[in-house]
Amino acid sequence: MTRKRFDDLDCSIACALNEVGDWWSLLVIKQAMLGTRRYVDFQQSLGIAKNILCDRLSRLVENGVMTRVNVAEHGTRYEYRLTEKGRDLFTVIVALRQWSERWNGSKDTMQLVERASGAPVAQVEVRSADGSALSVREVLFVGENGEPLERAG
Amino acid sequence: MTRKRFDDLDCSIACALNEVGDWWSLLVIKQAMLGTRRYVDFQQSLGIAKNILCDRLSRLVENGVMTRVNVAEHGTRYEYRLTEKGRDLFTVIVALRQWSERWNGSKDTMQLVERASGAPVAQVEVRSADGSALSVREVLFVGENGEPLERAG
DNA sequence: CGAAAAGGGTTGCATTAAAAAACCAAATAA
DNA sequence: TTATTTGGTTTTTTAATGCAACCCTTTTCG
Repeated sequence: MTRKRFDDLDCSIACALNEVGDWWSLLVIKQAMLGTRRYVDFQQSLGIAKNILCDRLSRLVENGVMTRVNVAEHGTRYEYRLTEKGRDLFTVIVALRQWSERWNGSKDTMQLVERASGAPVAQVEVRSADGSALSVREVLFVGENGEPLERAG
Repeated sequence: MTRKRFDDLDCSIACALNEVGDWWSLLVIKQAMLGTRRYVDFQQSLGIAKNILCDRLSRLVENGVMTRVNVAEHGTRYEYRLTEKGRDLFTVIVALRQWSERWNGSKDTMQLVERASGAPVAQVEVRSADGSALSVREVLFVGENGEPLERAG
């Protein structure tokens, strides 16, 4: 049966998963952040089936995460580039990568460093308004009127 | 054919997606962060099919993201709780939620606030070692020896 | 006490999506 | 000109999803 869509769950997470929550989309986006732009390069670096890659790229373009640009002088030669919305997934990608490294060890030899200084980037954290790090136990989900909804953690 | 496993892509993102990258797992985890612990409550709040929920919970337990605890005096009454590894996905969940809200608007009325102060939490950001925010254009992926691999962005 | 409901699943079946490979057309390269 | 690259689409097989029905054990209610 049709894969359940999450639109009806009025939840931002569900909404995000509709756009980038399937098995390949985040890997395509990560690869794009590494500088990959052409169809064949995505295909070869990820080992993804061509039809799936087509489908994912189309869907990412539809959702405004990537754009398809014709970069040929007289003909068709496409590049897929991240939009601002796509580049803004950087935080999610890094958070996921760091989580995986913390709990499963480093699976790849690549390291993420600041371009200017060469120093490794810091661990991504949820912070309070004044900058202190917050765990899930230190936050609360509240409704519009500020009343606590459920206990987190 | 068998869904491609990402283990062979020696990539931390791929590894993370193997554990929590399918359609339902992250929603189950988010719901657990809201305080849900019992099977039926997951089922009803998410509207997930029971067999799929069984499968996801088992897999999350296998991967050490959740634990199944028998909380009955004389019989069986289970609770599914996040482990430390699961709670550590908080950063990922919040980053994804904030991304979705920035680009698609707020889909739910819930707000995430600091428990102690009641103030909304800050936007999650990737930061350099000295604390300044970094975009994808300001970082570099380097190999073990520090040589630049590919251009990010 | 007995009946009914709730909790935590498992099983079967229809539908759909994924993977692989073959095929295709336009544009380059040799 | 012929071969190859690029960016796809089509076809076929296999796995996953969703739904409903069923099951067994505990609680709860009359």
